[in-house]
Amino acid sequence: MHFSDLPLPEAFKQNIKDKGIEFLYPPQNECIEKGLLEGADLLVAIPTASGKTLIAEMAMHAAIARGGMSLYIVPLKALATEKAHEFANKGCAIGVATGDYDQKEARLGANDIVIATSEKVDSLLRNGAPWLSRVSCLVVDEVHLIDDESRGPTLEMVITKLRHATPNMQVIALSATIGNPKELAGWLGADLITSDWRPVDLREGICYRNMIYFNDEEREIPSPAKTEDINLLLDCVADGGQCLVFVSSRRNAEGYAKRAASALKSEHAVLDSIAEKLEAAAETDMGRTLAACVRNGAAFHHAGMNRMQRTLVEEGFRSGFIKSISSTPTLAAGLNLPARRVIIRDYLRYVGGEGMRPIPVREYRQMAGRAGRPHLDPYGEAILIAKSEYAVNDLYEEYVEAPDEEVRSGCGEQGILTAHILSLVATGFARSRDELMEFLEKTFYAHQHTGKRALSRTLNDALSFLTGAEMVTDLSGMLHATEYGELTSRLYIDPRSAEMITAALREDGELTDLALLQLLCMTPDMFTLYVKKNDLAMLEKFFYDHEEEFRTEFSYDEMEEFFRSLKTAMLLSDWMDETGDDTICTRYGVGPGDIHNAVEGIGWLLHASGRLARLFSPEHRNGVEETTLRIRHGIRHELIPLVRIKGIGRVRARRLFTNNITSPEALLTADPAFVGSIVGGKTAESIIRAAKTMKRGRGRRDPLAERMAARNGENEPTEKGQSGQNTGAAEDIATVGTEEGPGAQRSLFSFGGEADE
DNA sequence: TCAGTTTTCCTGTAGACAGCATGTC
DNA sequence: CTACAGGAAAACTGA
Repeated sequence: MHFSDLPLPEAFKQNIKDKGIEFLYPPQNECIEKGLLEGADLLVAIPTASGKTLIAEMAMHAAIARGGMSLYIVPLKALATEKAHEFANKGCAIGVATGDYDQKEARLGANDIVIATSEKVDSLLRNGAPWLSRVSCLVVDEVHLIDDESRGPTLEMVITKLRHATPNMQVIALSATIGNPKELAGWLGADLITSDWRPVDLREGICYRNMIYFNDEEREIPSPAKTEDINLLLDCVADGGQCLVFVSSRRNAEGYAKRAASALKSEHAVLDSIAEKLEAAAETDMGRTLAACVRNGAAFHHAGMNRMQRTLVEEGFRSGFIKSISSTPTLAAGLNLPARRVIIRDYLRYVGGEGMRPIPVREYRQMAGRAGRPHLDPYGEAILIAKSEYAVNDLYEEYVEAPDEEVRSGCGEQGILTAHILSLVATGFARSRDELMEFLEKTFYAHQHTGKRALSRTLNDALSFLTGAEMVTDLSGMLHATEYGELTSRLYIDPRSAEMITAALREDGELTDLALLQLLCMTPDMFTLYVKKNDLAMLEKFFYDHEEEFRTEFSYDEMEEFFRSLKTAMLLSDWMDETGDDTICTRYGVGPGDIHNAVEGIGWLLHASGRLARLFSPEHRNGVEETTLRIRHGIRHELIPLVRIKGIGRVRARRLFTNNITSPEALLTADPAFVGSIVGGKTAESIIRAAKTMKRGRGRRDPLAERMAARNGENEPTEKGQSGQNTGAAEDIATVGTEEGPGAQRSLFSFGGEADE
C-alpha cells in the first residue's frame, strides 16, 4: 500500500515521506487492514525494529484527526525523550510526563500526544489529572514488560485502570514476540498481529574457536588477537561495521573496552575531541578509563556512568567513529542504537541466591534485534560466544531456535497489590470490597487464573494490612481512604514504606540524619548498593560507632539487607557532607551514575517523609525538610541559605561561605568585585541580581532558610554531623586539588580483617 | 636469574520508576 | 547458601 494514499493528516504524511518512507512494511499493512485507523484494538507482537513506532504514530494521528487525544506509555524515561523527538514536527503538540520532566498539569492536557512512563501515568491517575478521560487512543510500548517482576504489575494496573475509566478507548499494544500472544490479545480484547518479518536480514550464529556457525553455513574469522570476542570485533570493523557487545557485569564491560581499544587503535580527530570532553569532566578512574578507550575507538556503557558520559558514547557510536560499545543490559532495553554486529558474549548472569542463570530468551532476542541498521547495513549479525564445543548446539537450541517465553502476570503478589488496592480506594475507583473484586477481575492476572479464590485471599490480606495501618477504614462494607492512606497513595510510595517511616517518626527521641537515611534505605522503595567483602570492616566499624542512633531492627537473615542499607546511607551521608565525587566513588566502589541514582531515590523518599511528618510528627518536620534540602544539593547544614539563590549550587555556595559570605544578605552587602574574585565576574553579577530579586520577595519565603540565615549570621558553627570527618571532607569542594580525606577516614579502611567473623 | 607461561586462588556479580519545584560549573 | 569468569598471585618452565 502506498503511504500517501492513507487517510491521515497531510502534515504527518509529508513528514514521513520526507524521511524516505513510501511504502509500508507488511506488518504495518496488516494493521491498517485490521482497522488501525478506525479505532480497532490491536496487539502487535513483532520483532524489534520492524516498524512498531510508525504503527503507533498512524493510530495516534488518526485518533487525533477524529478529535481525540493520545497517550503513549513507555517503560523508561530515556525512551520518553527519544520518542518525543521522533514524534516532533508532525503537526501535533507533544508533551512528555516523567518524574523529572513534566509540564504543568493544564499544559499537559493541551497536547495531542502525551508520552509518559507507566508509573507517571499511575501517579497522574492517583492525582486525578482530568485530561486522562479525554484520551481516545492508548499506546502501550513494550507491553510484554507486564511480565517484569518489579514494574510489570504497575503497567498491568495502569492499563486496567485506564480501560476501566474509559471503556471505548482504542488500545494499541506493542510487544516483542512472545509465547502467548493470543492470551494477551484475549485480555485486551484486541486483534492480534504477529510476524517474524524484518526490514534488515538478521543472521544468528554461534562462535566457537574463531568459527561462526550459522544455520546454513560456517565461516572462519581471522584471529589476530588472542580472544575470539576481540577477533569478532576486528572482523566486523575490517568490513566497515560496528559492534555492540553484551556482557554480564560492569567490570567486564570496562575490561572488554580496554582490550578492544588496544586492538583497534583507531585514530581520528573526532575521537580525540570526544575523549577530551570525557577527560575534562572525568572525576573518577572510570571516567579516565573511558576517555582513554574512546580515544582508540572503543567504549563501554553501564549504569555507573553519568548522563554526559553515556550521551557522548552514544553519539560517538551513532556518528560511526566509536567502533564498539561493550555494555551491560542497559543498552539492550534502552535507546535505539543499532549496529552491524551484536556480540552476546555472556549469556549467563548472576542472580542473587541462585548463582549463574542463563538469560531469558526474550532478552537474547532484544539484544539480537539491535543487529543491522536499516538502510545502512546489508544485514545484521547476532553472535553468541560458546564456551565449549557442545555449547554450540546447546546455544542454538536454547536461544536461536527457542520458542518465545510466555508473559505472566505478577499481580498475584500481595506486597505489590496492596499499593494498588490503596490507590483504587483512595481515588474512588472502588468503594467496597465487591467493587475491588470486580476491578481485579479485569486484570490480566484474573484472565490468566480463572479461579477467584487466590485473588480473593490476596485481596483480603491487602485490605487487612491497609485497615490495620489505618490507611483505609471499613464502615459496614464501605471502604474509605483516611488522610494518611490518601497521602501515601498520592506520594506514590509503597504502603509498607509509609508504615516504616511513620513508625520511626512517632517514636520518641532524636531522629538523626543518619538514622533517617538508613531507615529510608530499608524501605522497599529504595534500591541499595551491593555490599562487597571489602566493605564489611568499614561497615561494621561504622555500625558500632552509631549503633544507638539506628531505628530499624533486623534479624540474622536480614543481615545482608541491613548492611546494604547501611552502606547506602553512609554514601548519602558523605554526599551531604560535601565529600567529593571521586572520593565517594573510590570509597564505595561505585560510579557517578550510582551516586546520582541514590541521591535521586532518597530525595524522593525524604520528600515523602517530610509530608508524613507534617501529618504525624510536626516536631520532626523541620529536621526532615532540612535533610531533604541538604541531600538535594549535596551540602552541609550551613550552606542552606546560600543555595536558595538562583545560580548557586553546592560548589559556589561552599566557595562563598569559606570567604565569609554566609547568607544572601552578606552577598548583597559584599563588594561585588570581591564576589567576582570568588566565583568569576559574570557569575557574580547574575547571582547578585538573583539575590536582589529574591530579597524583593519574588522568591518564595522559606522559614527554614531564614532561621538558618539568622543562625549563620550569629556565626555559630552548628554541626551535628559525624565528628572528625567534617573539615577535611568539606575541603574536597572548597579547595582545588585536595589530596585525601583526613585520618579518620583512612583508619576506617585500615580497621582491617579482625572485624570478620 | 629472569621473562614468559600455566595453574591456582579469590573475589564480585544489571538496572532504575515515582514527588516537587525550578535551574549547575 | 547458589556458580561462574576474570584477575592477581603463585608456581612453574625453559633458556
